[in-house]
Amino acid sequence: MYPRKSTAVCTETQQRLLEAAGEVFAAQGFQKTTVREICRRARANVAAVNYHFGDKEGLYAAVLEYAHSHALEKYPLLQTEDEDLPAEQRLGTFIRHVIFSLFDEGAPAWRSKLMAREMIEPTAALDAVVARMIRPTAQRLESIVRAILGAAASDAQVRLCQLSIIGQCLHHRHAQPVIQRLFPQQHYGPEEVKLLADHITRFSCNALKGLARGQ
Amino acid sequence: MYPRKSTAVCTETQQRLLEAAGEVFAAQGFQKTTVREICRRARANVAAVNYHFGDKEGLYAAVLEYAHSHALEKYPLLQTEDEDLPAEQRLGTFIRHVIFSLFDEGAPAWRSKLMAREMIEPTAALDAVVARMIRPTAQRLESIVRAILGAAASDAQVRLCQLSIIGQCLHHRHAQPVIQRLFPQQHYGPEEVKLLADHITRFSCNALKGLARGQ
DNA sequence: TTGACATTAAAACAATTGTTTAATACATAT
DNA sequence: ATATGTATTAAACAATTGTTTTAATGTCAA
Repeated sequence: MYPRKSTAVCTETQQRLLEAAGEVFAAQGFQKTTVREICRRARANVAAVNYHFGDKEGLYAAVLEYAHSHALEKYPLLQTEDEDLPAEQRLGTFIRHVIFSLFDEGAPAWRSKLMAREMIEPTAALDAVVARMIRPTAQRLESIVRAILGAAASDAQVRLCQLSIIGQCLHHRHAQPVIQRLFPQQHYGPEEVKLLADHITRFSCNALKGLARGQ
Repeated sequence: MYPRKSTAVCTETQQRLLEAAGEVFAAQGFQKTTVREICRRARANVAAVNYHFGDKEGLYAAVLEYAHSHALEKYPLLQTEDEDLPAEQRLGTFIRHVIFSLFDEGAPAWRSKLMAREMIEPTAALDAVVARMIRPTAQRLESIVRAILGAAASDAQVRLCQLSIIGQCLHHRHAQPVIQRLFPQQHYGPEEVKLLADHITRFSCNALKGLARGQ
């Protein structure tokens, strides 16, 4: 079997492999990426993946684990659970969080991109991703939506509204090849991303408040 | 070179290959599907793809062409361009059209699924798909959105609203593996699909009317 | 220094996949 | 009936990819 260091401690090469793999997996998906490209980027030997992580799937799982342990350190979701703030404001914070991490081009930009990809091109690791990363986020959104819709709202309606909101956010990342061809004016720089988050917030707030009025 | 029958006329095997390829491509994507599986399903020899369509990409292009030529025959979009009908009603028709074809489990169910996949896992054929299938649909939606938002709406706002609406629809197909794990209650039978279309219509109508009021 | 152990490196292996070849069957026209 | 061109088949080819093997290198304690 491959080496099982106690935990959390990683050799230099493992670290480089994780970072390189994260980028490539996020950009191309599990199937398309070759371990040879990962190793080339990490300046490691082709056998490094199998030695340190067993096989390609093991590396992928480790990358998700690595992403999870470092998640939320840049965009903490804390403010969204402050029940004292108005729900509309919490919704704006939530949407900004999602949009910003989806379009952050900073160093570990691949994290949320990898999760977004796992959603539409699932692997064996999807169950763990849903349980540990997606479901907690969804529950945050659920409580916000329920607060705006009011106590009269059915579970089904809350669910559909959640999906409407998150669907708007993810569409801008998933459909980017099409959006760029369809709307060349549409850019996703820091300024536009802020406007995008504002739009989705206003769009959804109006929708939720309309539904709350029973329309 | 491979045979270039005049046009439109197809041999029996070509037809079977197109149907089989459409299903598999739509279900698994271009990269994951093997020509061997297509040929097995079509009860054809492994060499059939290369003989009739040149190579795997040629088959894929032919499948898209085939899908395009048979598109809209089941769910015509005609009513959406009747400028006499109220814009809200046209929006409802449009959304129902998109949702129904995305979740139609009938015989040629793979058509819109294939297009949905091409949007998030683009191939060399994406330019043609956008130009011939996606852009016309987007323009329908644009005129509807503009009618509801009013003449004062900016192009950018119209664009963002279009993306919000279509994003809601596509999310339910693209993210289905996650949705099923997150919300096991959520089903997509004929009845639920109708409710889903109604929800997205109401959600979006409320949003657009709110934005039209300047909120 | 020596020995034990973890890591790296080069090469080869085995399986898959898209593609091609060469032979065969079949139809149609001369 | 013969010839011609199309379609199908089985087999093999060539390239890629994940993985394994075997040897070499480095590190650190005894």
